[in-house]
Amino acid sequence: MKSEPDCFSIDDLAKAPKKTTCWDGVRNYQARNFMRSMEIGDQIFFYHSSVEPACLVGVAEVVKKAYPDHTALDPKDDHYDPKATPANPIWEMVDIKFVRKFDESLTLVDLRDVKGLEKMELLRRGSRLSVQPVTAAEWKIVNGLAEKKATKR
DNA sequence: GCCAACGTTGGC
DNA sequence: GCCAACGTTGGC
Repeated sequence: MKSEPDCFSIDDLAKAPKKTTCWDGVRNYQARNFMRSMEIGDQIFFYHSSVEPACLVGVAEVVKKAYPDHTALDPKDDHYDPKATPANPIWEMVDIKFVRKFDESLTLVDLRDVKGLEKMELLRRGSRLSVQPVTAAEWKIVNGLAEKKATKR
């Protein structure tokens, strides 16, 4: 899951009440559908976008399954969608909880050219999805890299 | 700040 | 239902 750290960083998540937040504001159907498919206990990588360097910074987990995103119904909210109604909220969100922060963030450069990550959505040219799938194999490789980079420091 | 790559919108 | 125009994302 991507977030601009200026807006909401992994440190914000770690400091949040119960280290938990609702992932509101997603206004892309594909991203929403991925959230709908999430189960409690599913782990996610937390990604900082639009910063130099863009990087994976840690891990969180799903603590609440997809439910309506109320910010879509609020005309005063930045993410207001006039098409959303209480009967058909259209947009949904999940709650995620902080699990850990990597000792060393993994930049896109770190991940590029790693064997087994060739098809990772995050590394795809023009990848803009804010919620995107990670395969079990990719998950394992990335976690391994995070440990390796931390010990190498 | 540039610009490629998207998703969305709306005229037809 | 096509597709051009437009707005946005996000790496660089």
